[in-house]
Amino acid sequence: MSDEHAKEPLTRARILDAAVRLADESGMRAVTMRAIGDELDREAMSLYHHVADKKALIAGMVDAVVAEVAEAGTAVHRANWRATVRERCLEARRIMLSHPWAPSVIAQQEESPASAFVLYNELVGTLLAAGFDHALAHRAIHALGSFVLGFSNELFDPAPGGDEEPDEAAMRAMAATFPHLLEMADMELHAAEGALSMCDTQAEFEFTLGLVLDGLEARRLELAG
Amino acid sequence: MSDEHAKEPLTRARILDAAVRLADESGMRAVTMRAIGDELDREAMSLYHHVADKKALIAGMVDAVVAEVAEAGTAVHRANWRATVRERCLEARRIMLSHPWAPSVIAQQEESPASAFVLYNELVGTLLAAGFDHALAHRAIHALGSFVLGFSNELFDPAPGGDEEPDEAAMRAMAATFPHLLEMADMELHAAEGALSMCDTQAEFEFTLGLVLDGLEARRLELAG
DNA sequence: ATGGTCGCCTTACGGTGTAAGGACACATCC
DNA sequence: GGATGTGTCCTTACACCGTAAGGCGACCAT
Repeated sequence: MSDEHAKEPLTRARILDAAVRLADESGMRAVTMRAIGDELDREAMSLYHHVADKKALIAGMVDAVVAEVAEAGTAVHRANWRATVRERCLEARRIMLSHPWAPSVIAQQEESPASAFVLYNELVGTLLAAGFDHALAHRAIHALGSFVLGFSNELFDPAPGGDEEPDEAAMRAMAATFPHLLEMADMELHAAEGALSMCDTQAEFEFTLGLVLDGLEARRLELAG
Repeated sequence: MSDEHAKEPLTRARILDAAVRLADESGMRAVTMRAIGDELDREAMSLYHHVADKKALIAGMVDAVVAEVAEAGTAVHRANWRATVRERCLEARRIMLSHPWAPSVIAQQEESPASAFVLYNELVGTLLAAGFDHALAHRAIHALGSFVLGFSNELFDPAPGGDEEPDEAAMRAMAATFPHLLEMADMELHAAEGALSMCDTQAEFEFTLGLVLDGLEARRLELAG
């Protein structure tokens, strides 16, 4: 019995990993000290030797996700700044979607995660190399960052549950109160036969991304004169 | 003693109001059933007669904020769609800033708050009247919405605490690791004598807003041919 | 009077973060 | 060897959280 290989020792990294996995699978509500302990076959209190408290643990989870975004992009070098940045934003979004809990948790952080510096440093480098000046690069990362974060948070996705018999009466009431919205829903549903929902969010994301990139390119050209 | 005017009766509206005030003043962590009860001079359990549970309460808080945004804009009618929409976005941002807890809580909602329909219906109306088609209007509200929400969540605001002696050694290390970032910080700090911080977020917000509006205008003109 | 409904309260339970301190293995020095 | 840390993990305990279950008085209709 004493010979059974000793349990792998606890580590900050292993703890954060377990926490992220828990959050991915069961949502942030499932991320409790005791649950993480169970996951690693330890008691909850043992975690406190590697993590200051739950706030620090969550900050660590955030940093892990941002680091993922940063690392995923180190190899991306496209023909021009636009393609490079576009690729990195799409990558960032993919990662955010694989950690659905992340955007709202990131929004609650009061300090920038350290990995954000890595990420933004690279991004600014790309932009400067393409002829952006510092002010424009600064604005670009704000625009892109806020938008990548904001887009996971859709405020408007009617009936995300699915198509449960629209309920004729309620529908008519809605049509009276929100005529433009219903019109739009009609049009879009008709147009998008193949899409998953009226809001095919990936398409929406890429549209807005294009919007922002176009705008930045125009400002860059103004600089170039 | 029996004559003391009876306590004002509890109401869903009064409860939501107290909850929002608590969140504004002390953050979302302070919003507990018992704290809301105290605020209204009742016991925690009394709230459950007007609110299903805490999830519903939070949904109510979100709806209240979105309704605030919707109502704040009903009177806005500027010369053109661009000015109108711009005004409404700025208003929305002002309101988000006055409820700092809101964006991250909104991001956690799984159902659209009812007031979002009111808000978006109006917005779509404005856009359609200006010559947008339904598809473009749809994309516009996604772009604007996600961006207004995302922008309150800044991932990148170095040293939000303030200017505590940058610490020469740490600074030098940073400069080695994040050269572009430090360069940028230098430039921006120098340029922005009057601003509150390197990231004068209001300016950043308006810049990005302009970017998005420009992009939408260009697409609209393509439609008009 | 009687029974019902409404608004509020009391009590109680399981789950949460974490403070305080104990148990035990191992390294280091005498 | 023994003594003495030192670092890792566990036990116990507590205050606070959301909320299930049920009680109690005020009102209102019959």
